[in-house]
Amino acid sequence: MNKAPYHHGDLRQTLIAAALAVVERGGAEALSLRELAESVGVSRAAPYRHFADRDELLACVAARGFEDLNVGYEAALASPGDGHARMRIASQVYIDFAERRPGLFKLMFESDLLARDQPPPVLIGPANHAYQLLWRAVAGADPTADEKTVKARTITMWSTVYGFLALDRARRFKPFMTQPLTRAEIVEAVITAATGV
Amino acid sequence: MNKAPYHHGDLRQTLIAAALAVVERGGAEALSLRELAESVGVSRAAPYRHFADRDELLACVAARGFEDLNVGYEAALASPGDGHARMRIASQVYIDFAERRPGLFKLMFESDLLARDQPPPVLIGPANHAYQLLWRAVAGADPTADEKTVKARTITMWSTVYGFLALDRARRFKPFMTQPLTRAEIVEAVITAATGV
DNA sequence: CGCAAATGTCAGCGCCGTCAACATCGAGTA
DNA sequence: TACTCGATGTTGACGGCGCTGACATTTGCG
Repeated sequence: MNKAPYHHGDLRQTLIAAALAVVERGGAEALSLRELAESVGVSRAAPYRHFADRDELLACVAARGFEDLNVGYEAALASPGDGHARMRIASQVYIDFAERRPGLFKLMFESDLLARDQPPPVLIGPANHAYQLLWRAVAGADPTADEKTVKARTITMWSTVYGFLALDRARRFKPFMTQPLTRAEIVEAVITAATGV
Repeated sequence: MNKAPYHHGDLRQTLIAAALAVVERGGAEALSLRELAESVGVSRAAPYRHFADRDELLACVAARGFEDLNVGYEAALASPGDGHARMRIASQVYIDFAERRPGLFKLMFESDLLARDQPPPVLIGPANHAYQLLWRAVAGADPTADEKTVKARTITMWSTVYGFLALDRARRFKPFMTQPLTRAEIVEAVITAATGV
């Protein structure tokens, strides 16, 4: 009988997966390391053999989030249609991600993980890749635009879609989400405004 | 000699003011009730005679923030120029507020205080007033627009400006904020995109 | 004056992240 | 095969947190 072996086997990956499940729904502040350790059947200090501290674990979770998002972006960029259509699809990928995994989305775009002088190393690659894919989607919609214009458009487009998602999640549009405007119409208006007609 | 009287005098207002100072810079998570109590010279439990819990104090701080923002909005709406110019000024008021008091801004627009089924009573009035003023600014820029259009425009405009501020504060635009694009140009591009040319 | 309500203090609960010291196990080598 | 050592997990403890209940002081009202 091999009940409760002393060593876990692959505690690091197990912790990331379990933390991801918690963060996806409840965000970073819903994650308790003690609770997490207990939930995977290990003592409270065990996680510290694999992560320097709570932030390092959260950085790994966020990195997974960026990787998943990038898969969606790649698909959007490879989809049929013209550049403008692909940019709309990329926006929809971002929106779907935010709505399906709100807590993870918040960790990725609201936390200060990437705001530091030295962001967590695991996070830099996936995050930069996401930026590049978004950039490519915007540039592909108008091949005649120069660098300056593409940068400005990327920022305004991202701002509009992200701002809508963040304010909507915080229920700040409650007073506006009434007849005669349906939610689907709002999302459509936001995508149209973001991608420029 | 009246050194250290047993009763503070106006602890409630003192606590709100001290909490506001902390939150303005560091956001809600930088606020420790124990630390706050000590900083104003009372015991750890004293704040609980004036606020049911931490959230109620934060709600009062956020309410102050909305009141201050509304003062700026009123000034923007009373400024000379046409409706479109006033909407641009209102956007600038919002941007200035976010840049001067980032932690307070975060508490007001990112926390879940207003997302609850029953938001804190002190917060409802000031927050709704802010919505109304923003609505008026957008409606004033195009008196011919119907309700549906005004709602959609308010949402997209607010989303664009807020999204830029939030992503910028989280340093998500780091890869884009390079030559040949200056920061002032970016802000101008965002305001232009938000207010519709 | 006397008493109750308002407002403060103190001790303590359970939670948290984190660390140091110790225990156990598995892999490589003499 | 036996030994050792590094990797990995456990236990106990520390300080900090929000919050509560019991108690102390002050103020204001009848």
